[in-house]
Order: sequence, then C-alpha cells, then structure tokens
Amino acid sequence: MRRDDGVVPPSTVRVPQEERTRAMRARLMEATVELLVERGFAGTSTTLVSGRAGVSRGAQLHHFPTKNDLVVAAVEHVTDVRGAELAAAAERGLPRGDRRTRAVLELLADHFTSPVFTAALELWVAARTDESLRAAVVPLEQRVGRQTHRMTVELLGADESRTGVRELVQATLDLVRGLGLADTITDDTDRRRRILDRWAAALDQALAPGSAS
Amino acid sequence: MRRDDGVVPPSTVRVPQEERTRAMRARLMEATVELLVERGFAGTSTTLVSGRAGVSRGAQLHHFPTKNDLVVAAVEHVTDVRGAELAAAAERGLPRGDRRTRAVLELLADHFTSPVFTAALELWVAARTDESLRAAVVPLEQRVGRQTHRMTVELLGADESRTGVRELVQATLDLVRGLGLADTITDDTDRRRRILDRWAAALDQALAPGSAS
DNA sequence: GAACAAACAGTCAAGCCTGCTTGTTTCTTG
DNA sequence: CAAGAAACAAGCAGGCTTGACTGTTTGTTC
Repeated sequence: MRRDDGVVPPSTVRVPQEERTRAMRARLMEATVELLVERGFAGTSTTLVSGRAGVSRGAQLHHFPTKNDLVVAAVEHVTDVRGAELAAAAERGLPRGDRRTRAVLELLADHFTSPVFTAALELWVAARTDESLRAAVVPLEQRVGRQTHRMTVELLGADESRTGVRELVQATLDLVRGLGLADTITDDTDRRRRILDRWAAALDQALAPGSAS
Repeated sequence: MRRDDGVVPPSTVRVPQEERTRAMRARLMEATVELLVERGFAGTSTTLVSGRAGVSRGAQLHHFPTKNDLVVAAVEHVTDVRGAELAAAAERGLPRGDRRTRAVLELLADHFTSPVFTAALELWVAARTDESLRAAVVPLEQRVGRQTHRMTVELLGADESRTGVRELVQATLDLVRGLGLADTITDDTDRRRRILDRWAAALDQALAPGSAS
C-alpha cells in the first residue's frame, strides 16, 4: 500500500476533519461534472467518479447515497460557482455605450456554451425521464433561471416596467439556450457570432425608449 | 405457439415479403421513438424495442445490427414524416396579413415541442458523447436544419438578399429550439405564448422593408 | 485517556444490457 | 420441384453497474 499518491493529504498531517470532508465532497462533485461532460449521464458511473476523485467507494456512498444525489449536487455546485464567475466578469468590464448589449450577449453565449451548461443539459435530459431526478431538478432550474434573468435585466439596463420588455429578455435567454444546444454537437462559433450581432441590433432597437410594442 | 396475436399478419395470408419487411422496419422505428420519448436514450433497450414492436429479437438484429443504427434510422424516419406534416399544415391554412408571422412562429413552436423533437433531443445528447453516433447525426441534422430554414424563409416571406435577414431567421429557429428545450421538463406553454407574441412583433419590425440593419 | 460516533475502505451479489450464435421458416431461382 | 439464400426466432454468455454489507480508522466528548 502506498501512503502518499499525491492526491489525498496523508493522514499523518493533522487537518481539521471538517475541512477534509468539504474537500472530498468538492472533488467528488467536480469529477462528476467532468465525467458528465466527457461521457454523458449514462456513461457517468459512480465507480468512475470515485476513481477520478481519488475517493473510496465507501466514502462516496457515505456523502452521496445515490447517483442522483451526487449528480444534482454536482450541477448545483458548479452552477453556483459559474454564476459567481459570471457576475464577477460583468462587474469587471462591460462597455458603456451602444456596444454594451452585444457584450452582454457575448457573456451569456459564453455561459451557455461552457462545460457547466453541457453538464446541466445532461442533467435536464436525464431528468425528463426520471421522476425523482426531475423532482430535484425543476426547483433548481427555476432558481437559477430567475437569477440569470435578473442579472440579464440588470446588465442590459432594461426597464421591465414597460410592456414586452420582460418577454424580450426571456426570449434572449431562450435564444442563447438554443444556440448552446446547437453548439454541443457541432462547433457553431461563427454562425453564433453573426446571429448575436444581428440580435443585438434588433434588441437595441426594441428596447430603445422611443419604440412601442 | 399462437399464430395470430393481432399484431403481425398471420403467415397463412400471402403478402409480398417486401411489404412485410417494410412494415416490420416501420414498427421497429416507431417503437424506438416512443421509447425514446418515454424512457430516454439510455432507457431504450433494444430488447424493449423488439418487444413493443412485436418483432423478434433476431429480426430486429437483422434489420438494425446495432442500437445506434436503429435509433438514427428511427429519428430520421419520424423527422421526414413530421417534416411532411408541417409542410402540409402550412399549405392548408396560414393567415395572410400581419398575423402571419405569429402563426408561423406557432407552427414552429409546435414542431419544436412535439415528440419528434424530444426524440431528436435524446439523440443529440447521446451523440455528443458517442463518436459513431455523432458521425451519423451531424449530417442528418445539417440536412434537416437546412430544410427547416428554407421552409421558414418561405413561410415568412423573408427576403434573404437583405443583410441580416438570414441571421434573424436563424435566430428565430434557435429561439424555438431553446423554448423546446425548456418545455421538456416543465410545461411552458403560457410563457412561450407571451414570448412568441413579442418576438413576432420584433421580427415584423426588423423584417419590414423600411428598416435598416 | 477511554468510550462513543462518524467517516471511510474494500468486497460482493443481484440485475440488466448488448450483441453473438444456433436453429427454423419463407422466398427465389434454376 | 429441389436447392440455396435470405429472413427470422430464441436463447445465452460476457461485461458492467448499482448499492449494500462488513470491518477499520479518525475525531470528539466526558
């Protein structure tokens, strides 16, 4: 038996157990997302996850009794992380003038083509035909959806009190979701760029203070 | 051994073998789509398909040597059928005036929330992580995508020679794809209606002869 | 420092899925 | 009408996955 294989801190070092537990859960969830992206939901066996995370099978089953528990927790975890990253990126630098809308769309499109989206897609599709999974995914999705919507409204500086504005923002999010889906099996970057260019123009026109719905 | 269980024509009746073969393939493909919708890709075992189709396992393997062959053929089959239905529906009745755009969107949205879309979604997601499956799905998807695009342009009466029009049509299709995805785990009918109302307005404004990109 | 609880490691059995193999029926061709 | 080829039926074996079980180590509390 080797003691130190470079992954897990050797037990001779005193580390608070709570901290180790947290790290172990994090490794499990991250390994899960990686495998979700690489192999899809069905291809993500719990054995594979524990192997990649460097966590024993027993420990894994202790933290996440079932595969569904593990996968839902993993997607929720990375979604939160990614949401924070997105907010930070928006905070850092967004142009102020008429190029702002386009920049926001770029940010959203990046988000909806990231590994996080891919993992979430796998989860959605799996949840469609798995009752218990869906029960966990639907509320998660609603929460994340509302959050994303709120952020988009803010970034675009849209006035939701005007009729139709809310729907336009939602349409924008559904559009990037559709674009994200198209990008999963084919590299769609060029086409996406042109579409977003055009949609940014249409959006600016529709959101402009002067236009009526 | 029962002879006539009401599913397969009894062999005492003389039916051209070519016809029986065709019917058997059709039953297999239809059962595949049904199961794809009900249970997802991973849940669609070949045994289940042959059972539901009333076809022996040997016959199934004769027609479709692998699961991938079967699934791709099935989705292609229903896609063609559905495409024809859609064209027929468009042919029958579409308003002429300013409500035409909205009606076209309705048609598209119906298409992208139908069982056919669900089955195709399962196939896409599965193909993402299965090399051989993707090799078959990508060309199929391109063919269908181009066809849908062409039809949409025609139905909308859009002038693709103008810059940006092509991109708006594509955006519309990506939007309904995104809406279709959202509809798979939650009933999204009301929200979709409002979004499409608003999108139709934006589209009419952007496609109007007078507007510049 | 001793006892108790939680976390963890490794093994195992049951169940299922895929596709191959063997044997039978039906159609076609000379 | 006979023989060969194609289509079809059914069973089966190998491989994999899931989650449960048993025993050990680590941390906490009195």
